[in-house]
Amino acid sequence: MTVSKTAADAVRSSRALRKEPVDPAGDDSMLQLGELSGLLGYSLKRAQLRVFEDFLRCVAPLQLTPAQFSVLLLLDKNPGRNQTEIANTLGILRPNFVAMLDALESRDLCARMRSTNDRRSHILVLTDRGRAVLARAKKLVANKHEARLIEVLGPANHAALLEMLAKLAQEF
Amino acid sequence: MTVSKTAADAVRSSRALRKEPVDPAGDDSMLQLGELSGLLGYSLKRAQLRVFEDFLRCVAPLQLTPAQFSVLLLLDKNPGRNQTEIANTLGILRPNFVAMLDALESRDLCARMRSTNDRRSHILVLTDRGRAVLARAKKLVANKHEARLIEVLGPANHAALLEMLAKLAQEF
DNA sequence: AATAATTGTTATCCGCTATATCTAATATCG
DNA sequence: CGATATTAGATATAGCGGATAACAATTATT
Repeated sequence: MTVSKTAADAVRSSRALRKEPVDPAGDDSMLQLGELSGLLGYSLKRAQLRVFEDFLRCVAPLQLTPAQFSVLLLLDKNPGRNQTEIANTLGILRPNFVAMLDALESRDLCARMRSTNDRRSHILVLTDRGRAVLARAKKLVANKHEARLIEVLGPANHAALLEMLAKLAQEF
Repeated sequence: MTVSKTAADAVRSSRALRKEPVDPAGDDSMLQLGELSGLLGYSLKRAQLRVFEDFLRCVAPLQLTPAQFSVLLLLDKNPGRNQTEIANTLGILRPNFVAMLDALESRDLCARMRSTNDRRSHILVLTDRGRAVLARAKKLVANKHEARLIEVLGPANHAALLEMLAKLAQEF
């Protein structure tokens, strides 16, 4: 159950899906997607898989998944919070957040500290190593991952895309 | 292992995630997302979950998941294809496509027919019932699901979003 | 003080994804 | 032609993410 296996496999396994247009002069010509190409959900999922794939590649040296990166980011911006609060804002269910934290804590990226006010809850803190990894991850994400997205889409489109997705994630 | 359970559960379970902004005057105010809101992959995944959720709701009367709908669509637009071809263009691995087809076939929505040319492969065909369900599904998707998306985003934005997502799914 | 609610946790289940392997059937090639 | 390789579908299996129920410890409510 090495931590590295998780992120590394995610990079590797995603390759299987990438040959989807499949048919590099293979079978009998490309199939008709039909109204599938007009289905927003379909393109949304396809794009999301690609983007996550690229994220994993870009941040592979640090062995961080998108979910782990988001946790570190949130811990940094919101010190003094407990597991329930962090998990909730990320849309992670508390039971599933336990193993995630175990993995991060076992790598000495964050730590649980029993709260003095409420001895039920764990205050989550980034370790020094966690802060260092986060800083490196931020640079990789910005300079490799997000930069590539901006390059492909164009800066204006990239911004517009972000805005629309945020609207969908909220007002939908 | 009723088929209905699958799609019905998908609708129900998605509700758990929807209370993510969580904190309707609950704990201690909203947490800071920080650069998370600028991460395209993050918004992409969040939006995708919401859109799939809405898809499931809109098409719930027909008990079709997005993946099942995409299969029916593809079978309709590409008659005479076998399992490998359909699965490949949808990014589904052949082993995993078997159970999917079993479910659709058990509901009499499609059928496998041994090919006469190549007796290894199964030609996939929509049944009459499959065509009828697909027709109803298309209407629900267009008039309820996609219509709501267009309403929220605006027609021009919706089109631009589709275009950008398609570009990401291809050229990325 | 008794009861209810909350936090973290464990166990468990389901669905999607991935790999290896098997068989039947076909293709390739000496 | 016959031996070998390849392909299509299927099975088994493993892993991860997501979901629910239940429990102990603690805190809140009444």
